[in-house]
Amino acid sequence: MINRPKGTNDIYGEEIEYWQSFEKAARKVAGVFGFQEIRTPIFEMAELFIRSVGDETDIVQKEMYTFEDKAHRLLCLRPEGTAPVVRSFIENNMASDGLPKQVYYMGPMFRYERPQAGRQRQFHQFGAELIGSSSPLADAEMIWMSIFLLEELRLHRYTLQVNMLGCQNDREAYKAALKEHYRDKLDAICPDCRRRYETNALRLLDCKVEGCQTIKEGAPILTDFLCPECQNHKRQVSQILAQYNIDATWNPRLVRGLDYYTGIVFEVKYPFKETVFDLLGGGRYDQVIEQLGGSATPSVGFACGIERMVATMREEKAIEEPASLCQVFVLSIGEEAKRESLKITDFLRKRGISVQHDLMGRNIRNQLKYADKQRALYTIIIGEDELDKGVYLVKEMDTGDQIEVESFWVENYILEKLAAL
RNA sequence: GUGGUUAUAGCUCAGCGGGUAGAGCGUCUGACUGUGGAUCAGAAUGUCGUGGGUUCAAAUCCCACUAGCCACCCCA
Repeated sequence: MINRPKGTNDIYGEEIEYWQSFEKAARKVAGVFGFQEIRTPIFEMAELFIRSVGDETDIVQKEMYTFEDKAHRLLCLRPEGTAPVVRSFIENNMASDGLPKQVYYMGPMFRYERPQAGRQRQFHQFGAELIGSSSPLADAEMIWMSIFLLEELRLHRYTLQVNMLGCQNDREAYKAALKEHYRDKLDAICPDCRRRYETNALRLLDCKVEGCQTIKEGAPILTDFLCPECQNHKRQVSQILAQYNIDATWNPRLVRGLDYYTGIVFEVKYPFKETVFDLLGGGRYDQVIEQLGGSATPSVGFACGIERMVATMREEKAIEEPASLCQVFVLSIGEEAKRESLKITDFLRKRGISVQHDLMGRNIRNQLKYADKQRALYTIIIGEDELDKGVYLVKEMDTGDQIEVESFWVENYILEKLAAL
């Protein structure tokens, strides 16, 4: 017996219905905002992520599925979606199509880590990238789209957090001040924080260890280090969001795990059972395209975890019941009846009706049981009596009523009935 | 990578003072010889997660491994 690899999942049956419902909504929202789908490879050169996501990040340090191919190229399964899109943007010279370039993607991502609630090794993301605009309108557009998606999915209990990380100068100045604040307190903070102090000072703000909280409280605030330009940008984003009636909480301590974020970043949190999911996150990444060898092009994007979305949708009962698996079941008894049933099945299927017939050689009773289990709306019953009389029985499953219909008319009768629903 | 916890039928679980498996649900069949959803009856399906140890004897006790779940780290 071979089991699926750790941290992976089979998605089928009822579960897949919910996924498809999400995907449909996501595509709709993307379309409404003028985004076109892009499909990039599932594996890329490992270098792509090391250079964009950042070699200090956990993703690169310990979570990448890297492997060598037979020509000794160092490849990896993609851990996130933005870098491949940027790579493709540059490689295919999409800038020449005119800017902004607006694309969305949906598919599996891979990170080697311990699975738990809302976290798998193979997980799925829906994401969108708006490439080419530095305007606050572009930041607001992506936040708007995120919220639009949540609303479309009828998930209303979200909280949106936004932060302005500032430009490079602002961040350097802030980081210096932050380190200054922590310098004489290194003995008092947790080991993780001591490490962060050296490698990525901004993430000191992420620490949840109790002993570090008071020190964090007294730390300088990023907002105070923003240059006039960044302050202005932040103000404009805030105004535009207000105009869209989007309720955003500005959190100066919000920092994100990927190194490439600059300027505006945002996250959506959502209560899920005992915990809180980070449903979705995004932000501006103005330097990435240049870092990857393109010409400097400002960009914003976001991504959401589909597993978490689907779990939340189910928890909120925000999805309709999956549709019935067949609209019509054609029941037959005997060989001649079977031949007739195949004709009707074919006719109806060619008109887009979902039809099933007996493939198991079951008796009438068990065929009806099966039809019921498939949630059929109508069952057409064909037996010897019907063949003799030239009429078939049409049974409406939820009422149990059945009437005789002239055999030549039965398909049209069904079409009329279904059209009237 | 660290810590906690669990693993018995397709699913949910009982059996754990050792004596080679059971319930409910589901599936299939029948009662109803041509009528589903209700009821009743019957049937099928298990290397009791894997490997080792203790023992005359292990689902049960011990150890290791693997996997699930949960938390930390981090993230979607």
